[in-house]
Amino acid sequence: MTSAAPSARALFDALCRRIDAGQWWPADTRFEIVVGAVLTQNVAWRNVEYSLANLREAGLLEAQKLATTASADLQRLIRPSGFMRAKSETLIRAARWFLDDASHTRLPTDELRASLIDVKGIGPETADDIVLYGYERPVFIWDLYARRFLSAAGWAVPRSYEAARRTLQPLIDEGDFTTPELAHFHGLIVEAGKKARSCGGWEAFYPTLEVSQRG
DNA sequence: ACCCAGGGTCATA
DNA sequence: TATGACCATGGG
Repeated sequence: MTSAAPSARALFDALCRRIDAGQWWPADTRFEIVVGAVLTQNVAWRNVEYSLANLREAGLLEAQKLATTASADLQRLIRPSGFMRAKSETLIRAARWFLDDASHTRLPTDELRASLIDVKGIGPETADDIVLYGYERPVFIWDLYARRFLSAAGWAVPRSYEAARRTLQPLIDEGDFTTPELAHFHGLIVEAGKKARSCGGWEAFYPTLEVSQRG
């Protein structure tokens, strides 16, 4: 990126002033965050709410129950959030993974992340969502919204999730963000992205953030 | 009708 | 390592 590009901290401060993220990842339990993270893959959160309501009504927002549920039954309940054949299998595998929750809690963050990515159907972004919101570890979510936002801010951002993470993680680390800040950061970025879309794109919306240089 | 959404897998080069 | 096809549903 150019030397004039704003720091992560300056971007965070600007978003805090301009955006209201509300309560970003609403969930009653850690397992509900795991389920929501899988269901929301490439799907609007509204669709996920329908599926979560179905699962809650069926008493399946519990790892022990979900782990032994037939895939066909699951598919019927999660149909509103799409990709039901793949996601039903992923949910069952994720529930089995979750049964070992006590030992996962003791893992260092990078090993927790790797353990999640080992579950088929859970990739880097879903893993980071779970690590951040479920296990409250300090990680930045390098999703498409973040990559678009940082590009608009003048950062040179690689295309893929993992390439962006590899290359730009040091710039986030410099900001010395706490876990609650990183959780808020992600929500702010996504809400800002939605706003930017309805305002005709980042080119129009970014300048209204009035990001301070060097701050 | 078209495009997108709080991605991941698999095949291919 | 990195790109592209494919997956499924609901809303604007």
